[in-house]
Amino acid sequence: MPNKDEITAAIQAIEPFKQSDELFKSRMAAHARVLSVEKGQVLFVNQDEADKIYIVLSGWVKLFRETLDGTQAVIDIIPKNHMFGETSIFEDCIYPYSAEATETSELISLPISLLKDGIETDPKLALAMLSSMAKYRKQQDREIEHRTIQNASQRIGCFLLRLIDQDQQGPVSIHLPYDKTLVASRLGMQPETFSRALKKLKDATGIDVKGATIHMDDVQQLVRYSCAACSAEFPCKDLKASAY
Amino acid sequence: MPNKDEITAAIQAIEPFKQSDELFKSRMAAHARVLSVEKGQVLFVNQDEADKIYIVLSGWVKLFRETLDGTQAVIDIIPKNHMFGETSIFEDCIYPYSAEATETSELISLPISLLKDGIETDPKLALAMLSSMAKYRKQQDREIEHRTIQNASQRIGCFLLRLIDQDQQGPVSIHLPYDKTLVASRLGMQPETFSRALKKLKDATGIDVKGATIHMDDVQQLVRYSCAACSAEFPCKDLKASAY
DNA sequence: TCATTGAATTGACAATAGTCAAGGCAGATA
DNA sequence: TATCTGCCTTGACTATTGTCAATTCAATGA
Repeated sequence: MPNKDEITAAIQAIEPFKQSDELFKSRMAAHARVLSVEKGQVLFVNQDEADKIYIVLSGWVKLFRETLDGTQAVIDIIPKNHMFGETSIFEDCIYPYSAEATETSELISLPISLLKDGIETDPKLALAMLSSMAKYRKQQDREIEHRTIQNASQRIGCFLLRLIDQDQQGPVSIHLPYDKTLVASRLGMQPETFSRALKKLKDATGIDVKGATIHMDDVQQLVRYSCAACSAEFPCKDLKASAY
Repeated sequence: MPNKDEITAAIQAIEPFKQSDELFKSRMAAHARVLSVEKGQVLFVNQDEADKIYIVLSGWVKLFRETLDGTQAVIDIIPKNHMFGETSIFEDCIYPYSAEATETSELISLPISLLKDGIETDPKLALAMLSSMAKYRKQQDREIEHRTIQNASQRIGCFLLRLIDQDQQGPVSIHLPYDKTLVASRLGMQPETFSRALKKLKDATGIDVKGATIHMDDVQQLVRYSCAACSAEFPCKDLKASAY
């Protein structure tokens, strides 16, 4: 169970809050509620009234939408120290997606009204939110590009590259941040397709796959394979510190 | 050639500028430059220094990225009275995509520095920009959903539905806003796939296709076909007044 | 009216990804 | 250690989309 200091630290860690008013942050901290959730627990569903924002302290939260027959589209997977639920501060005030913990996770929730007030009264915070929205938008644009141009294996390669500390030289080991099934849905493909595409990637680039751990002697091989079908050049600066 | 009044009107028509300071808008108008561009003319390319924002007065502008081998991914197609190029007001200040007129078009360009100043000095404008960014983000999320869940025919149907005045009852006629090839790329498919998928849609829903004009007696038929593979219910409010 | 041009369609085929069913594997539990 | 469970993989097959080449169509201008 996180204490006051950890809550304050978590709020402070959120990109757009970093430079914001201390008073605002302490007010947020005062109203924070800690949540411990089990794997599979649903935090809210698409079209629910949006009254809270969430910060992930540990674990992962999947944002997704689904059709009546249960087919899911994963929008994003939120890692530690990131926020979600803030998309609809304006207008409709309903969540545009559902949120589900993909493993046992700790979260804090904050009244969305506080954030709304903060944005309206502190221009610096509004600018920071705007900047973070713009960043997210770029990421989504890139996502659409990837799904249009890259095939399954290339998307996996690209995903792996984004897990690497990009300044790294020489041999690299990566550990997948979450289940392969979840990675697959994050990349917009079926688990079976993921499995086969990973094997294809292995054959093409000589990476070494052992369970969730992937090792390679030469990152450049992977770069050549995946970044050939991408408009950006490796390393993709703007994706460096992003959510996975 | 548009006159001062038309320029002012165009600036006024941009969603986030509507409620903004009059002085800001007149300063923008004073610095506006009118551009007449031919079909195929490139306004800027991905990674160019972002010093201007653009407003479309007439015609269409395609935003896209491409890989070294020329494969394109269309990010968006900007209609009349919409703005583009504002994605990178912060940080890097480079355009994250290329822009090309898809037919003879009239545009105005404005120094991005003015918008930046405006946002930093007028909190109301910052809020309006934030709101418009959030809206755009939702649209992109929906776009990702569609590409994940819907097949080619369903995406076309969904596109058509968004062209309809959604309150309309009874028989409807639609005219495609631009070339089929461009619609295809907007929906992330090849022209050949578009052609075949449209035919399939026709067989499935009884729509009547004559060139770029599409007629149907019953919108509901199309709704049943396309919206079955979408998390949203028709009419999709949040897409109503959006760019196509 | 004819020729030209680019858009759109069509056919034949290849590549890619999805579906369904059957096992295999590894970590958790008793 | 044995068993259970859920994740992952594999095989066989289907569906969907992409690619390449050949026409067809329609708008345009000489």
